[in-house]
Amino acid sequence: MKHHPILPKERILETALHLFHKQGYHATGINQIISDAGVAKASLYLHYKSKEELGIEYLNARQEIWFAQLKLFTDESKKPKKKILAAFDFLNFINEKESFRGCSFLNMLSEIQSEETRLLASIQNHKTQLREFFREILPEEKGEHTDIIYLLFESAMTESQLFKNQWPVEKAKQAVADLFKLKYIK
Amino acid sequence: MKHHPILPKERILETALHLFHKQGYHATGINQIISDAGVAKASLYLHYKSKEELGIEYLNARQEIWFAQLKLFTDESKKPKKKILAAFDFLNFINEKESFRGCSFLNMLSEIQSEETRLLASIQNHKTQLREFFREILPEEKGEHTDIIYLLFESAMTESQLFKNQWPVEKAKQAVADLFKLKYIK
DNA sequence: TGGTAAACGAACAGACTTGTCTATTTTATT
DNA sequence: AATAAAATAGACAAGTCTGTTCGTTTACCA
Repeated sequence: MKHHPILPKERILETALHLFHKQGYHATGINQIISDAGVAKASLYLHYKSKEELGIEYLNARQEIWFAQLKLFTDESKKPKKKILAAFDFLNFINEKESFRGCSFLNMLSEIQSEETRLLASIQNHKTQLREFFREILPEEKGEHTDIIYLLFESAMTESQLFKNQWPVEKAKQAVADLFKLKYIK
Repeated sequence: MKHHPILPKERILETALHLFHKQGYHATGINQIISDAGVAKASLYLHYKSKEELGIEYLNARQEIWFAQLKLFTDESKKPKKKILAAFDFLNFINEKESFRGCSFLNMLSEIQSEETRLLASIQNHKTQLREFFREILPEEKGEHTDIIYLLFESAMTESQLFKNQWPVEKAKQAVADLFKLKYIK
């Protein structure tokens, strides 16, 4: 295409990123995606063989974008404690930016059936990486209680989506800070 | 009805409780509900004016059933600490029983649009009650850190659904037990 | 036993779903 | 300038969705 700065395949993915996250996977139809992307239906099925395939590409793309943004926050500091607290600031930021729509992956998880193993695998993969992200920040031999950070981080995301409010992020962040002071996390 | 032990209205709700929870709200159609319930479509719309209305009744019913089961576990003990740890045993139990399908309310949350305010209100109401349930177990003047229990409880539910495994429940329970020992919670 | 209400099966409306196909135009490359 | 690939619009298939409206049958109660 000459007159469009972005290729159809990329426009489709951009639109899917926006609509799947905002409206949900089931609530978003192929027809809305192609009309919003300004693309022919045949073009969508040329690049993605099914809606599920597009769903998987959506999760893969989201994984990249989400982690890149998280790292913009955590890379500001060198100390483990500061890095981890910065992760909660990121949640604060993304809640504002995306109007408390919560986690793309957990939202997808609620919608899929047990047969859709490829989607589940993408979701599990993302969360495993997040869990390891926290684990790697802390000194190896002292990481026995790092999963509590992961668990508090996850509920901060879900509960702020639920209450459309930042208080769960603030509470979780404060709790993690307290656990550092108590040396439960080191 | 004479030959059916349960009334149509109740059969519809029973079926909705099962299918909405197992498959999700959008993935479950009215037609499957009426055929599984063995009820005419006209009967469904006689008792419930829309699918959304049935969805609200589903959440209301789930609220009753879920809390009743939770209390079966927590009422076994009198001490606050034991009561709270028993709540995590309940999670363990319901995960087995329902094959890691997670929280009905959070699953619904992921599916609804921001316009569906009645459904959102039902979900918020349930979670507010759960939050207060934990708060009321602990002595009034010492409840400053009880929300960490709520947050860990919530992520235990979500993460065990995600990984189809009980480890998040065990980790969260252990963390809460540790926080009691550290007197972060009293 | 007659009347009222509930439940029934089944058709129907109208809009929506994913996905396929065709015939045509545009774009990029050689 | 010619050729091959990409993208287009739009019709179409076959099925699903929610919700309404029939006329009929069943059940309960006075």
